[in-house]
Amino acid sequence: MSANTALSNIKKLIPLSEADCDLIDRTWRRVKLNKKENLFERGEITKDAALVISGCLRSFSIDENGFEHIMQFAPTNWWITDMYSFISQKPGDLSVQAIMDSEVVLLSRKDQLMLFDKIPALERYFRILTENSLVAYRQRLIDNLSLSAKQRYANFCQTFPTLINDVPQKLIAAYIGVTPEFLSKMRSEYLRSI
Amino acid sequence: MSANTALSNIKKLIPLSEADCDLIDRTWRRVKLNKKENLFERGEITKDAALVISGCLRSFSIDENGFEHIMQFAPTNWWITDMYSFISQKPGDLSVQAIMDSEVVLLSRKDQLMLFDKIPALERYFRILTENSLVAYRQRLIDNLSLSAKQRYANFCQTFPTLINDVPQKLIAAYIGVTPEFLSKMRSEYLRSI
DNA sequence: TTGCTTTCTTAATCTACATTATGTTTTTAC
DNA sequence: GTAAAAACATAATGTAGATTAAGAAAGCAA
Repeated sequence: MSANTALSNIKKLIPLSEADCDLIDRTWRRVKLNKKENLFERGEITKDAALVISGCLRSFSIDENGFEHIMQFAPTNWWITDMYSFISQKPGDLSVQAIMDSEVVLLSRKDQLMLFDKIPALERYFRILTENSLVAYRQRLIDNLSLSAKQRYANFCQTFPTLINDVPQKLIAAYIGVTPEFLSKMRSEYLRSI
Repeated sequence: MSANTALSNIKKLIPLSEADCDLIDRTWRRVKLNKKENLFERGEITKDAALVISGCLRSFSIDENGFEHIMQFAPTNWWITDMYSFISQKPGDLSVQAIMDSEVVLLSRKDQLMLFDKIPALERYFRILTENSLVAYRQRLIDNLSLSAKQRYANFCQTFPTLINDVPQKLIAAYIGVTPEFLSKMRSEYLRSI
């Protein structure tokens, strides 16, 4: 997949002129990442938001006991960043890492705000993305408050069917909020039940 | 507090002309709510977003076991709605209720989108609000994944110092994600420890 | 291929929090 | 002011999921 299909993905939500597309394409930068390579590091300022062209990234925090908690998986066509650090331009608390060889385009906050002034439709695009993302986080919070681990795992399988066999189980555990041991137990109970 | 101080609150983030203010003020509607009165009902389409002029509202879901989970408290100057239903204009899964006598202004999604076209700065205002709100939900998710109930309660007390004595404990329990019984136990252990 | 590291599994034990139950205090309604 | 309802407290018991530990399987580098 090329960065141009990234542009056409944006055009699904908002109209863009040739000139708009050129400007955007000159503004963002293409970057290749190896598996396990970190794109952003917690403690630093997250200057960019990344749009995944191919592969898959994850963002995660590390708590005071050293446990990782995954905030987001970003397969192709998803945006990922440390939103707190990105919008405030203060040091963040998330790291972003490629979970397989990947390619992304990067847009800095500075350039993003510049583009908002030059292409108002793009501000609309990100307003809509942010609205959707807010709803997704809200739903995950509801799920964590009201569903059992088993139900959350079933949800995950429905939401990311392609990831189940492609990412290590311990990452899935860190996403749904259980230990890898407990996820393993749930899975073997499920397999035994069929 | 009047609806005009609501406008000046918006002006803290973006510039608005006299004409802009007039248009906004003619567009939103002022509504009074009694304690425990529902503003939006889950299952229905949430047509409006509400800006709290005085009092305090809450949004909450009800899970399959009948337990309430509070998504948000909205004291004066906060916006509240069922974001999912509001942006999609499909039936939502949150109810919004006044937890004391309150006054709000209501802006429908239709009017909001109309205003976005007439006042581009307002689209920026909501883009920024939504970004901040996204970060707040993300932080709450991290907290729920990585902190103990005791730590989440301490967080709550820091974030909403004014609410602690004003809202029933069972609502605080429904926000931090524990049973009212367990919150009561934590509090008595804390009081005994000082 | 070999060794080394990481991931996964299984199982015993432990704990934070839920559930259930009962009584008390506070708030609300008339 | 009083009765009913709602909120809060306390305590015994139960459980989902964590922790610990140890071995098996899979990935990976040389």
